[in-house]
Amino acid sequence: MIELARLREASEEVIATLAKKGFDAGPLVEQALAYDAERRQLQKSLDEARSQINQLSKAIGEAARRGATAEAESYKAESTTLKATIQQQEAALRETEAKLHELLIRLPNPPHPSVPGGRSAAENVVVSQNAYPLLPADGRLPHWELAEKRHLIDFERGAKVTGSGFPFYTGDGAKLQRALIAFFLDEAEKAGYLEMEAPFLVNTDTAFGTGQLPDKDAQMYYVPLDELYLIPTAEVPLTNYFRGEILEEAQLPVKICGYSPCFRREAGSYGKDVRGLNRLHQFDKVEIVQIVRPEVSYEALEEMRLYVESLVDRLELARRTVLLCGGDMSFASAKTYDVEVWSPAQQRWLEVSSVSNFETFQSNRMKLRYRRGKATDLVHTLNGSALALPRIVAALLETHQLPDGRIRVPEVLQPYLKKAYL
RNA sequence: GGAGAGAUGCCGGAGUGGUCGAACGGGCCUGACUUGAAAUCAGGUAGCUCGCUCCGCGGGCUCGGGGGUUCGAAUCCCUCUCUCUCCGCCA
Repeated sequence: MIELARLREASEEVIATLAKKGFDAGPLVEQALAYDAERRQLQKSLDEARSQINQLSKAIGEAARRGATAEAESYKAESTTLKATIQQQEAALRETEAKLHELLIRLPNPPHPSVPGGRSAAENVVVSQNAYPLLPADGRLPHWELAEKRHLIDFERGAKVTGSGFPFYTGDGAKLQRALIAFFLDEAEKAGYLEMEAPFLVNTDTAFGTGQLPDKDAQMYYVPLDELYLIPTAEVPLTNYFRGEILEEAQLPVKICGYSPCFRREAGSYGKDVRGLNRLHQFDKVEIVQIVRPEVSYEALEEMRLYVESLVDRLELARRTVLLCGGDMSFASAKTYDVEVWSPAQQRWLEVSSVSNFETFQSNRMKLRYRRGKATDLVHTLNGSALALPRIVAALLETHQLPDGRIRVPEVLQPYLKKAYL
């Protein structure tokens, strides 16, 4: 959610910047500023009326002590009249504030100046790529066939037990999941992130705080009886950890990480996109989150990007990183890198991580601030997948399969799996 | 799930209808004293918001959240959330 002050002081700039996301903010901004002006006027006259009533109340108390009953009664009458006005103004103010809020939450986060223009993924910019070759398909089995054949994943029974997109991982398949999670968490800890295990269900305030609500509610599983959402990513509970708090400057940067299953309804997905592990309703992921001072958030973004890249590289997978263009970015992000791995059998790139700086978009929703001298200021929040498992597994199986059908385990995972081949 | 108790500022803890944004203690900050420190003394120490003659001043709101009663609520009523104790259930 954009800061009101920024909107007031630089509305033209905000509109121009949002055009990069393909969003026409003009009418919305104009309307918001009008409500803001109205709100302030209402606030002012309401405050004045309240001030009067406060003074009257004091006078009543004082008169009553003196025994000046008639005087007190006349004040009371005055106060009662005033109160009716106040109630009217309060209602008007509430209404205006609600309308303003409605508009503000519909405004996407303006992208950072370094974000390229563009309408779709085709216009994303490749910023780095590692040296591993983009293997040809040749005789390689796609991961869904290989995984069934080697009894690593059981898609069919998952579909029976729950539904499509909820696979069982069996035997070494399950162990591979555990190995990857442990590897990712261990590395994150070495990189300075505090490990947390977060709740996997969250309330509506939390879902609003990181921007899942209101616009992405169809993406989340919901438990109506308890009004809780299954998390689509650990970003949600982790970033909300300090929601509503004022942090001391010395506490920053906050660096936390956590493993969680991720639940996504993925309504409307179909075809080759959802084949095998390409898109699931439940998957495992390790997430990293940083909460930092605004001045250093873009340094933090680069640090996180490099860290995520190093993880993929050590799994010996062909990898590239793209900087998302304005049109391909999410509503909440100011700048996003996607890290992708090469799927030889599918002959295409699979996104395994998204690393984003949200600047104050989330912190303003969450009212997460830090003390800067005498004042307080909103922090910047960032997060990144480090990493999401299914597509890593897909690339791993397809990349490291041997002609004899076995799958070579990348060196860094061998200590976890205690074997060199699956 | 049932019964009861509670939620106050950075922390502890008073306050049961008026001058309470909140006694008192602790912590922290500033100043004085001191060669320095300790001790002592004095002062200060929340957030949000509106306005102005805007390194300051004034107004409003906030005593877990929301609503109500009242001229006036931290104090009374309703409701929600959370914590604690006992019972039940369970990993």
